Amino acid sequence: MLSTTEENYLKALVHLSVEKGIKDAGTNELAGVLHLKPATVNVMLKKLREKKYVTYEKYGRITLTSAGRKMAIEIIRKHRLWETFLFDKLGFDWDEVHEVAEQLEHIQSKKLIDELDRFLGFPMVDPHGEIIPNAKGELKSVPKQLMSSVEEKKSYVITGVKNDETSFLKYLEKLGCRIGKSFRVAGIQSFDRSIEIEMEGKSTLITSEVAGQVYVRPRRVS
Amino acid sequence: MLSTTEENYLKALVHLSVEKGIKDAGTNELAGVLHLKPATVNVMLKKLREKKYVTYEKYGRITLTSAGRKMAIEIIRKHRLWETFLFDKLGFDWDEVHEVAEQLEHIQSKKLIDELDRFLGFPMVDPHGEIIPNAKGELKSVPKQLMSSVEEKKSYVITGVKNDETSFLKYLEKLGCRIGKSFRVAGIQSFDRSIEIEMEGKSTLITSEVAGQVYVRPRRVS
DNA sequence: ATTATAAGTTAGATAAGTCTAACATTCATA
DNA sequence: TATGAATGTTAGACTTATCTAACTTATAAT
Repeated sequence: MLSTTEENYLKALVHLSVEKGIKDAGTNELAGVLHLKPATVNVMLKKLREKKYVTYEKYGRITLTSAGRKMAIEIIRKHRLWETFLFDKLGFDWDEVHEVAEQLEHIQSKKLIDELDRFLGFPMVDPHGEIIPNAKGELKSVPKQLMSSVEEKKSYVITGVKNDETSFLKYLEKLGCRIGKSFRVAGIQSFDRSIEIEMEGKSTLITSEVAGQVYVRPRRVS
Repeated sequence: MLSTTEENYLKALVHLSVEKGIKDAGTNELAGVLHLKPATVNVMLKKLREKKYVTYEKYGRITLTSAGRKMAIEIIRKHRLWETFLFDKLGFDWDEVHEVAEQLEHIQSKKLIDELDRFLGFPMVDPHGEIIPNAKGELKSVPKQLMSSVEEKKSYVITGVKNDETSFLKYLEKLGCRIGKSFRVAGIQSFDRSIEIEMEGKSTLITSEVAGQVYVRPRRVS
């Protein structure tokens, strides 16, 4: 059984790798996301290595082992199921769920989480649009949807791009469109199929050419 | 904000006082219910006294202050609401809820517990028949019911006695009837209104005279 | 009233997880 | 390729909560 602290380290490693797009991490990076000092992380890393949850060598990079990854995904599953519970059943706002789920994710009970999953109707995505791993730790892929097929007034999360030419990505960056960003469809122009989206309070126009190159998934809102 | 450990000490003090019927406790008693050593408890007691949650003097008895009692009741409220959630919504068995609720009761979020209360329909008793304190920390009294008015096949908890003569209490003790004990009504004889109850696997006959002196409340069962 | 036993206390040790300060290594680039 | 900045490591200290072993006080029974 892992301590809450150990669980947080493993989870942070997955989040780092997802955000950075690489599978390994450094002591300073990890310390940064955990809001701890590098010296502290260094000590814990030796412990996690001892327990076979990470591999790393002195002055080297940190990588999760498959056991470590499995544990981390289990914690992420719990986090996202609790977020869904808070949002769907208890009427929490989208931005309030994370903090409480950070605590709930460490409750130890297999039955609890499996029954919660069932109670919620085996949801595939959490209120932020993030995919919820299933009980086997698989990230079932949610059907791919292009931004060009969104509906007015609904909310989505950007999940990927079809085209990864630098110039295109730079343009997306300029528009503020990054993986993980959420937006709401304010309107769609019928004559050119351009889409007006609201993202972080700003309104942006997306042409149909761009929308056809960006993947999204629905996000639940209150 | 109290640590999980501190919360457990306060909660244990309330439970001890309820079970013993007295308001104070000793170091050894407290160590016993917490499964810790007296020396450990002694150290923590100084800390809780410092924080004004208990009063006690060297070699004296331990008493909760009103602040300490308030905190403890809040934790008990959380524990019982979570038990109700697990039982009513997630299909846990009566005997499975306690262990998980021990973990859930330490989650810190006022909104969480108030919304949970609402989601559950402001229940008055938990699956064990224990009264759930309300958000103000009041123990609303559940309507008194005599054992003589129970219904067949239903389950109840013994909550008190109308008569507290020693001889009567000794007799109850012999029957295994103590406050907090749960039983199921196996059958009621119509000609003498005697009640056959099942308690801890054993079947016992209760006369209508005895049943008229014992208070009970309904317990929920699966 | 004395004394054995039960209850309570103290001191010092241990483990987990954190910190600071000092030191070591790696890497980018001038 | 030498070197300064960024990154990583170590040692030692601190806090919380626990323990054991030794000691002190209270209590109950002869």
